[in-house]
Amino acid sequence: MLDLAILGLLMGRDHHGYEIRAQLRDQLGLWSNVSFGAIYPALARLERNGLVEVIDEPSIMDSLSTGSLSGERASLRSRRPAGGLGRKGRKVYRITTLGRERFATLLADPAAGDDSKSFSMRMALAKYLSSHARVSLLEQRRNDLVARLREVRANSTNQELDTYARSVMEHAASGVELDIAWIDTLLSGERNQPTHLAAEAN
Amino acid sequence: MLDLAILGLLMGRDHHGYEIRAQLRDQLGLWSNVSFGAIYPALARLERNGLVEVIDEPSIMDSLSTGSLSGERASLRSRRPAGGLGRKGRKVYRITTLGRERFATLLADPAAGDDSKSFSMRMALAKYLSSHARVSLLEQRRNDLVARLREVRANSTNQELDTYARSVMEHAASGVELDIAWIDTLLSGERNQPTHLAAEAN
DNA sequence: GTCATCATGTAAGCCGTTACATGATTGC
DNA sequence: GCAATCATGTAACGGCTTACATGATGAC
Repeated sequence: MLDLAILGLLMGRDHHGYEIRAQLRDQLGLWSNVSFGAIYPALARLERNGLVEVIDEPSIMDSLSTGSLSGERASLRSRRPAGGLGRKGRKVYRITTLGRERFATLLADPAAGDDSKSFSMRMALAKYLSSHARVSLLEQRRNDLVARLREVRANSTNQELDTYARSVMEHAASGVELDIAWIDTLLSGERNQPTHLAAEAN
Repeated sequence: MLDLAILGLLMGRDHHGYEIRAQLRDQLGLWSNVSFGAIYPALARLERNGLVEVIDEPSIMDSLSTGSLSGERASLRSRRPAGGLGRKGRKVYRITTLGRERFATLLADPAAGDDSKSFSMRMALAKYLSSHARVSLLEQRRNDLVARLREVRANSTNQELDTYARSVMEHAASGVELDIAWIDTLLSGERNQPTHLAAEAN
């Protein structure tokens, strides 16, 4: 799930690791702050698998004389085996062609979790889906929510719940209803749009 | 968090492990189904620490002659070192005095996660809190939500988000608003109640 | 020149899931 | 008698957080 999120961000533009955390929060709705202890290993793994690559950021070091490496400069230089670290020691990542393919399959994967976090993230990346795939995703989510609503409703009326527990259940139901209403506006939006690339529409 | 949930259920009445999973879903709002691979080890640990104990469920085995253990009966008997397993092989757990104390501290612990799942669970167990502690919990939660709402609002208006990502953010904001409104009804309910034990009110 | 922030990374551990293994009870 | 479900447990693994370690940059 982190992989998908990171690849999704890199679909938009290049990022370095430190930046990704904030973007995961601000661009996709990922709460709360994914830790760096998850992000950096993920980036390393994605790079090993050829899904992303480190690019040469315009570096202040590159403008310095390439020959003279002596004294305190050497320690910094030694951490750049193939011209990796640019300004401020950043490692800027770019998604590869292979990465784009992987992103597409991950995003469209029907075997993905039906939880709200997973869905929100996918929806935040929905511009990369075909109109058809978007509608599928929305309808699938709607079905899940309707089923869930039935369960919660059934439970909240029947049981020997005290006032507080019942209130929690009823509020949960309200939340699901709000979600469904949202999905419905998105769905009607999909149907009304001319889909400027009139490919798989209708 | 699982410990708190399990102890909370056992505050209501005795349960066996298999039953706990369903109750976690139906009594507290815990989605989705906690796995047995988490529940049984948790119960074992709670028992080791003296927070819960296995009680003798009225057993069909107990009514059989205690002396003659031969043939295929022995294998079943061998799994009941101190009269643990009752009807259907169930192990019924009861919370101990120590467990109740631990439950109280866990439930009131201010250093608990401010995530929605943790709060929902605590709220579903709120009948075990003093009126004062309940109000504290609610006000704390309200503050968190208001702060969060500001962040989400700020983010959803300013950024270079596409239609879908923005919609996700706006819906997130709606969800938080719904939560706040819910908290407010609960808070006003707390203030209007005579608190039949007029102890720490006002 | 020093402090906050930016920036990258590793290691340990927590808390849960999935998969497996086993057997009893109930309904048909 | 057979299947579905009830019931308990273990082992392996996954993904994330916390804590640690290090150092550069920018602001004042």
